[in-house]
Amino acid sequence: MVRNPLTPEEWARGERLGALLREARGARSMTAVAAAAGISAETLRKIETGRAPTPAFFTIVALAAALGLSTDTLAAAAAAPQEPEQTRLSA
Amino acid sequence: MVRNPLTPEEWARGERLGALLREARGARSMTAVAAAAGISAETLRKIETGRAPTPAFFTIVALAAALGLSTDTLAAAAAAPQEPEQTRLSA
DNA sequence: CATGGACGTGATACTAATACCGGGATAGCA
DNA sequence: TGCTATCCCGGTATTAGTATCACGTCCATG
Repeated sequence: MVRNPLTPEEWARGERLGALLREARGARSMTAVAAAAGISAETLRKIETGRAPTPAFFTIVALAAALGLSTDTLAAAAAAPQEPEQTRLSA
Repeated sequence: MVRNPLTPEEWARGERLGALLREARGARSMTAVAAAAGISAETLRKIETGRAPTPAFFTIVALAAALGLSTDTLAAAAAAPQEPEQTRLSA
């Protein structure tokens, strides 16, 4: 194979990431946030709606900076949908 | 235009990111770290050598996790080549 | 009602990321 | 010398990210 198509899990992860970003954007307009992050509004829309599930690293970094978020928080929250604080570390 | 080719600055930023990752890898083998992060060794080498200047967000997240790094640290260090602690926040 | 802004979707275009294959160079060791 | 491991580089193939255009909808305002 030359490249793995994205798995359903990766798509779901992208949707969670997009939902987090949308939530963090709050009432601010898509256009304004996209401009602040230095990306196009369409790209931001695709990321927020989950249609771009694995964006570039620095795109998310710029977006997180524009929204006042931590990339670590974003990554952890997007990767762990259920309990980010506990994550079933029992056994 | 349909898409901006990467600027020299973006390439330089990618090289800094790669250098940071390589430094964090230390003596561990490329293959082992790539396997731990769930990516191919070729991809890791491309990122480390700067030939993949804008990797996917979750690729860097997995790599940072495998190396015990913070994505915030990585992003800040890669974005600010000179003084990550100061970064000319004056004026 | 008309106008404009913000959001959404679809299509289109082009570059980049990822992965696999092969070859080569270096270093350590039997 | 031969073997192995690691790193590097080239090419190739396919998917994905980013950007633009066009159209439609909703809502607020004139």
